[in-house]
Amino acid sequence: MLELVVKQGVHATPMSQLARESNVAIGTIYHHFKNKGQIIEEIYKMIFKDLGTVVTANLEEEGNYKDTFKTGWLNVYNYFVTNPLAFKFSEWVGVPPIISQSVVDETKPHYENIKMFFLRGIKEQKIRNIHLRLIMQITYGNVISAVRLKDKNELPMNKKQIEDAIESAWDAIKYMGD
Amino acid sequence: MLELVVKQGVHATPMSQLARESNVAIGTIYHHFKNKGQIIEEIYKMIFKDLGTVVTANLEEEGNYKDTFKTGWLNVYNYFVTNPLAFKFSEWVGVPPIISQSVVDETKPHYENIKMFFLRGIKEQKIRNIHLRLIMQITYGNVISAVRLKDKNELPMNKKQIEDAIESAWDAIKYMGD
Amino acid sequence: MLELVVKQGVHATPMSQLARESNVAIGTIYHHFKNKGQIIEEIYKMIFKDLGTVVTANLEEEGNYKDTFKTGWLNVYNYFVTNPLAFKFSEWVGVPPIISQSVVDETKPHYENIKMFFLRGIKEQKIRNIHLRLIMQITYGNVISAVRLKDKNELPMNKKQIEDAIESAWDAIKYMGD
Amino acid sequence: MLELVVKQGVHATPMSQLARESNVAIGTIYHHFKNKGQIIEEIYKMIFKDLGTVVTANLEEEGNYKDTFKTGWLNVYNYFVTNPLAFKFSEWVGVPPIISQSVVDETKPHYENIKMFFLRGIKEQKIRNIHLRLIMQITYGNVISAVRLKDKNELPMNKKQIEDAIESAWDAIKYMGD
DNA sequence: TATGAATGAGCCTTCATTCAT
DNA sequence: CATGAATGAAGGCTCATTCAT
Repeated sequence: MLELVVKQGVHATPMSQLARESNVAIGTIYHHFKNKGQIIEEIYKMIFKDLGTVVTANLEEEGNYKDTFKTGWLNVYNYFVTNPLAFKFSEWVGVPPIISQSVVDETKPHYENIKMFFLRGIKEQKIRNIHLRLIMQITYGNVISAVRLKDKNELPMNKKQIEDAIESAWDAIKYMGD
Repeated sequence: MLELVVKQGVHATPMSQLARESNVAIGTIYHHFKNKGQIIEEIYKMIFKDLGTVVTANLEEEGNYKDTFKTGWLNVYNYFVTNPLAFKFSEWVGVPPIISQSVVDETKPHYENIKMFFLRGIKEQKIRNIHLRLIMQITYGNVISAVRLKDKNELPMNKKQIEDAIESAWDAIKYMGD
Repeated sequence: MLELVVKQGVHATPMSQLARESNVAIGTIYHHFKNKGQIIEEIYKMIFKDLGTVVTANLEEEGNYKDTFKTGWLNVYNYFVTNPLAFKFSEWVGVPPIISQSVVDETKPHYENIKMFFLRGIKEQKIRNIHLRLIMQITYGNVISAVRLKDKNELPMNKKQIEDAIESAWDAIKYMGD
Repeated sequence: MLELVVKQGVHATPMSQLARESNVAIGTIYHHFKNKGQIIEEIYKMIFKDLGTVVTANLEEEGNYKDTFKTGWLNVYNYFVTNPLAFKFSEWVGVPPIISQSVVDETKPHYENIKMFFLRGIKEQKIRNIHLRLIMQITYGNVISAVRLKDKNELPMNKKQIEDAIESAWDAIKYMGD
């Protein structure tokens, strides 16, 4: 059911349409979710749990630091590009207090190892010593910028452009020496 | 009136409340705007025209390229931080087909000289030779990342942190040599 | 509008029907009342304010005590018999916490002089010296019993029967001597 | 099952909650009752059959007429005071066409001997010669008045007050001589 | 006989928009 | 130009009832 919901998008979708497109009755939806807000929360948690898993899926922590970074970047990029609805949802949900802080917090555990990865990078002088929150937000923002260009068809995002975007993201945080 | 509207925020604000807070009657609003969509369009145009003006307000085109970049970055940052409602509005409006492409296009002229600035940077080998759209999106994204951290109170964004963010943004696009 | 509402009855009436029967749009109703509960409260207050006025309308406080009592009894009886919807409403509203205590309290001032009347009766040894609340509840209950018989067509409530009912109500509380 | 239902109250209780509180599945309820209306009817019949039994339970028809009356009055009073849910139910059900006349008629046999008791009272000039329906309604109303005061905690209904209420009820119908 | 997921009509309410004054 | 009462489509949600297991 959740899968279906994500595929259809919740956006400004009325429950009636949601029901119709999910081929279930409205009442059935309320059998599984307390209210519309909970559906959104559930999708939010699903997407950002997924994302957390996807990012670190095929990373070789032992390998070259920059290469690992690149792989992680691509993982997020590909996740959103191949799941445009998930992307739109994540963009949409970021706005007013649609999602309560407590729900956001619930997804945080899934990002622990990403945090660790960046902390290690700082310690090993692979990336610069600035506030972790800043590093993560900037990096995430960079991926999203690329996804957005692709999603809105403003750029084809071919191999070269993806490479450029990654290089930008890396240069934005890489350790610059003394 | 527009000013008022922006100050109050149109967010998910119903027209009735908009009228009440603006101290005008609902009917009066409909004398000035065709419908709610038009109000949003008008605000959109106002904000992004403002922004276009603000960015290049105090730039010395003749000075050091990087310094000019930094000033521009700060201009945008400060505009949004001092106008949180404008920031929230811009975040919100970026999502579904709220704003038609034609309205977006109307604001483009205000960004011509910014485009020129980056093109000059590429030509003069100050910044790297990647797609202009990518450069602009990444740079805008970097500012927004900083604003968001400040806006959500996730980081105090003191001088050091702002400096770090700018440095990141610059390194993300600066020319790296042969 | 209130008048209309009472005439139609609110009972289990959905707002949609209420609107249709009042010949106004649903939205219009919500222009005047905050919600359905408020409509009910308003009717409640109207009816019981009316009742308070009606009871003491044509009483000659100076006349014979029992006659005054009889007139008051008849006033209530006639009010409900000629306003069957008001009667049904008053019966219906007495059930679960439909009406909040605060609303009930708002109507109490209208019954001050009735209270005074009974207190005087006790002092002047016209009616027996039992708890005022008991006297009033029993007396009100007696009128309601008569109204109910009439309303449900279980009895024609002709002159004789009305006279009997009043006599009962009076004997139930009249002072019985030492 | 019925017992359970009464204990829980059907009031405005949705079937789902009813099922939960009765520790049975919704479907199970529909094996025992045709629909919600039937549950209410069944409870109605149960309560008013109970009441009919209770009233005459410990009456000594041979004893003093007034004492018998008092005992009956107390029987009803105690039944409702010790079964507040039954009381609330009886109040609630008295209103709109919740209960069909045919169901009401079904409970009438249980009140035959009460009717007989009053008829005997009239014949023996213990109580006044007014319409039986009036006598019964007034008397029932008087008990209910007392119960209501107790139920709503408006009066403690101590021994004295109960005695007063009974005396009132009796005086309301007792034969007053020629 | 027991279960409870599924159903959908219908309820209350919101809010963008109109129009007579 | 200004007003705000009136409008009604549409949304979120409840709950009595059904039916496959």
